[in-house]
Amino acid sequence: MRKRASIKDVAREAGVSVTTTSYVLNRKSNVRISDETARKVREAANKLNYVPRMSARTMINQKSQLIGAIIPQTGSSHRLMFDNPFYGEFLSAVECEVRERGYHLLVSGTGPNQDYSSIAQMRDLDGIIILGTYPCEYLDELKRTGIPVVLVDAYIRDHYFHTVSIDDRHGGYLATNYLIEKGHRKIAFIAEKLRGYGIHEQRFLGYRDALAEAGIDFDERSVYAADVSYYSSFQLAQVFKEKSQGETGVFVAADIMALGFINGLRAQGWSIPEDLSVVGFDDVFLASMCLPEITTVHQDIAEKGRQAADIVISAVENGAKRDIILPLYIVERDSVRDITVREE
Amino acid sequence: MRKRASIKDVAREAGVSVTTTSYVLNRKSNVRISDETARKVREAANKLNYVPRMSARTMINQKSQLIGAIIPQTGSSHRLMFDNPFYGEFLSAVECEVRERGYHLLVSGTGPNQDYSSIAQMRDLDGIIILGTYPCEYLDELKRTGIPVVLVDAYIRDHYFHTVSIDDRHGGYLATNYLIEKGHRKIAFIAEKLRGYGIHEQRFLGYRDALAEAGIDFDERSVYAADVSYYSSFQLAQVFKEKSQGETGVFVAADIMALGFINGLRAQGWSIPEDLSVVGFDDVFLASMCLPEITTVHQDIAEKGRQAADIVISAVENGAKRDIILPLYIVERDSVRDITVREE
DNA sequence: CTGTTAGCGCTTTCAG
DNA sequence: CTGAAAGCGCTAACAG
Repeated sequence: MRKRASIKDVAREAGVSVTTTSYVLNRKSNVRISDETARKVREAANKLNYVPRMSARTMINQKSQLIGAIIPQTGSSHRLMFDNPFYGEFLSAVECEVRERGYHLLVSGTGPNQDYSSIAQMRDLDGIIILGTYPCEYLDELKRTGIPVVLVDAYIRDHYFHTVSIDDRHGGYLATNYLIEKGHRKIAFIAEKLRGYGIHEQRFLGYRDALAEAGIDFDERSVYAADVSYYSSFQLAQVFKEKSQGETGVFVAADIMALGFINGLRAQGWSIPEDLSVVGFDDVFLASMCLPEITTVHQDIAEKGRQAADIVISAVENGAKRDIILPLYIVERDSVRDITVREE
Repeated sequence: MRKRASIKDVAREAGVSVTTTSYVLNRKSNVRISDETARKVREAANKLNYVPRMSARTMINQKSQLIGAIIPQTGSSHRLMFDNPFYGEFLSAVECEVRERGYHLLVSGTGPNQDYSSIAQMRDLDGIIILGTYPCEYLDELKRTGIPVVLVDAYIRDHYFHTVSIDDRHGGYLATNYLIEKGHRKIAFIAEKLRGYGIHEQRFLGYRDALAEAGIDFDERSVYAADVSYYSSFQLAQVFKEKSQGETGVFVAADIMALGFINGLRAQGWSIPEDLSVVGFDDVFLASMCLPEITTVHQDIAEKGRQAADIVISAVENGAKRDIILPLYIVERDSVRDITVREE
């Protein structure tokens, strides 16, 4: 393996100047190069296996063709949260779109304490995609860099940031209302511990909307919390079984939690949906890979990723500002029992 | 947002030269700087929010502090294969290790047709982690770049490449033998279409080893193929049900396939493990998130990722060559029925 | 201990 | 249409 060719080498090989070489290789439209010269240059480049260095280019045009993505990480292990399949599905779509647009993707996990704006500057990121909710100070740092940022699933109002989201509150309403339509009146709610903001809070609000609309009193004791993980929700099942207020249905704010909860309940001897009806949220592929398949609020995760990528890149290339809200709908599967038709 | 500070600005602000500034900021051990000067420099850097540009550094020391990871992509959509949770678990661990060692991670999907060696050169990647099996020409290109490469789960013997693998053949043996120990004599094998190389081929060999050892004749009709996906395996269940040779057990070469197959069978009215015993492979978290939980060959996926990252980085930093084989063992769960104790 | 200076590889005025 | 040369931000000889 010999030393890598530089543009100089190509120029020499082709018998022309560096300028000409650069022009040919970058297909500059404003200058016209004779076909003959162009051919020679291309041949030389080919022969020498010439690959331009992004680092040199980046220094000049301040463009790295790099998009950064921040994925939440688990508290304990500092690993990315790929045990929730949501993130994998999302990232796949982002990577694909980014690549097709001629960019590359830098993937990082990061805690709120770490300073992503340094990374962003150090790498001259062209754009940033952030999944999840982060403290404002953290985002302010990023804002100061001037790099376009897309916030996905964050409830932050700030004109600087582009956003792609869903109407989580409406989704919560949809889920709860579905249970109500199926005859349920005592409905529990399970989510991450509410922090006063974020998607689970919104889904909770939707839950209450549906309850209120149906004239059902909200009962605080029907609200349960667990981590957004399979095991935490699995364990919650035991608590639920003990403290249950006679609920016949439950809206669980994430499929991964719904699955853990359902299996936890079954481990306790319950049957789903016979003993309890469950509606999830996300329509992660897991939701249809289990038995019973989970009735859930569908969101198009891949589309979310594609849009996020499209928005940052558009912002980079022509400063377009965009905020997108993706649609939501219920997917009926087998985890809910219709109790309006109890007897025949 | 004002213009980003360069090292020059910091030097001016601190009232020293750029050299001194550079020395202080890089904590060079071979030169001694007075505490007073060092303090001034650091204060100035801080005040100006100075962040060094990697692109400039990369140009000089030919080190980008960037590790590239290649994840297989689905044939059709060109998306990364994150629907198999194996990849997410793996990548999480890689990202975490890489970050802790002061590097960043560039994630790409790539078809065999695309030329990763250009990307590698263009970005001055310090090291590359490749998951899965790729054609030799493809790898030869990479080899020519001189960049350290770790091959994960690839059966390619070439001293240039570092490797981290498991003994897939032994794993196949373990799985099959487990079924034999539980009294099964007619055992099917399900995997990706065998291509003459790769992990599924090896697992198949292990399957045959176990059969041979137990004096069980191999029956070609007991070998089935599907894509490494939930749905493909789900559909295979129907075929299996029709063509079944009276097998009482089956070794499925990947958990994601095992799960699809099991649920496919159940959709056809079968019970697992009553009607058929199933052993999977990988011990993906899904394997314990379903009912019945799947008895499977456990491999430490996170450790695989961690090792892969550790190996490339060690190779980058001190040229160490390493090949690692991670251990494997059976995790007993609920998808296998012991038929040695048929009656009591 | 600190400063001057020559590039790293590339793009891009500005002249021919 | 093509070439010479400046300079992006940084590091590392080499002097002082």
